[in-house]
Amino acid sequence: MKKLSPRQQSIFDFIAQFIQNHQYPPSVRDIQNGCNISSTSVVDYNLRILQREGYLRREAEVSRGIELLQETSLSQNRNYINVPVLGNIAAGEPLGIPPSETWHSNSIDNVELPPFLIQDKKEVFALRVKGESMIDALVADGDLVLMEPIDNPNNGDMVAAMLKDKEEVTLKHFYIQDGTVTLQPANSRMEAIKVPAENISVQGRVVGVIRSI
Amino acid sequence: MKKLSPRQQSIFDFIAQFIQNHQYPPSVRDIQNGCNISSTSVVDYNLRILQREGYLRREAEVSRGIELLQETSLSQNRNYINVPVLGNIAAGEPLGIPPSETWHSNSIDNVELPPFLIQDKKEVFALRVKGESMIDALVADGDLVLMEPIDNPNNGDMVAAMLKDKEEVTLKHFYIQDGTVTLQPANSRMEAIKVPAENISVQGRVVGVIRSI
DNA sequence: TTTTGTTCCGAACATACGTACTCATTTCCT
DNA sequence: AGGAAATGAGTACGTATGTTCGGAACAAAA
Repeated sequence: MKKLSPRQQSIFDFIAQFIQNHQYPPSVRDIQNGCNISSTSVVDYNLRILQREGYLRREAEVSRGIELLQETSLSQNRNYINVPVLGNIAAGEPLGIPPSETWHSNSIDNVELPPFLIQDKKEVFALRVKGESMIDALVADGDLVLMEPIDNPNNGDMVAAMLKDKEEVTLKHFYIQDGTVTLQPANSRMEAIKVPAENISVQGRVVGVIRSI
Repeated sequence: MKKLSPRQQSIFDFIAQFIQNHQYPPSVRDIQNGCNISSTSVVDYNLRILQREGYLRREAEVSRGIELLQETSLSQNRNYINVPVLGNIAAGEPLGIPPSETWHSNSIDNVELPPFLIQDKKEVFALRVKGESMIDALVADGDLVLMEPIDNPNNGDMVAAMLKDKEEVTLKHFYIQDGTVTLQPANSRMEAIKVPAENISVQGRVVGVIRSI
């Protein structure tokens, strides 16, 4: 199959986009506007080429009678990642994260997420935030926090840290120096907490936040 | 959702069948022939009912602008929604959202998102937050804000509002009473702003926030 | 019965949309 | 360079297709 010109690629991509957004294919004039093409005849011309090259099929005389053939851009991209929602996170409650082997068996809840949120991180899980206690971390009630299990966080990482004495979990930026850990809220107007390293345990590293209103 | 008449059921089934066979929805006359209906107006009449009852959505004046809702949510469940990232949002910069017809022109960026973030909202787009100015809304630098175009926000909605005199865009909870708009930060420790309704223009409603660290 | 509401019919209308045709502009090849 | 081929632009035409409208057929009330 021949290489497509930029314009043809643009048209093909636009059609795939359009079908995803609406449930029906675009008209010639939709494509014209969407791809900033000056004339419908140019669209028709390139559509014929796309058809000849096997990228799509067209039903003659039928409005929007376009059928994409190779669904490379659509169905192939289904490598979405299933992330378990292991429970809630709130101040005053220890996390109690079960071992990763049991994650998908006693499946509480799952969310499927696009890869760009996970990247190459392994064993990402999610927690539902309860209450306003994470507000310093710019995390609201009901948010979904994506976390990656980690034992040795790097300086600057946002972590879920539990203060051992208070049994309190917070989301803060983590800095360690000379055995003293500084927990810095994401909202810099708030004050940081300094505690000895042995007084906190890091439960994981925050890799994302999802808020759905 | 009400029970469908035999004719309506027949029409609905035919549409699903048709989309299965071709990749595009049927025209009114396709349905007329496929269901042995004597007039296009009867098809239109029943399509309106199907739309009112929530079985499908129609785009006015658009050929084959039919979108099935029921089966769609099941079979399309694996299908992720492509949301265009239309630009940046920052205090001091008006949004300048282009018309939806031009969204998917080759230019911009896109993110694929799972359906639960979009729900049934239409024309959702995303903006990349630049700077710390949205911190009151629990939105950090680099966050992706999902927005839905809206003209009349409801009280309590989080909206992107532009203060006309200051040319400043903020994300705040919107409350209107007696022509006075109160913009309430999500972080309740911050102070609210009260302005006359005519001094602000609402650019859209925030439906989600995505933070990827 | 009359009334009222729903469904259906047939035709006509307005336009959304595919296609064709002519002429420019660019790209390619020798 | 020069001519051919490919690509693009602009316009016009025909029809595919959504929409409207007056009225008939039918059933359920009143």
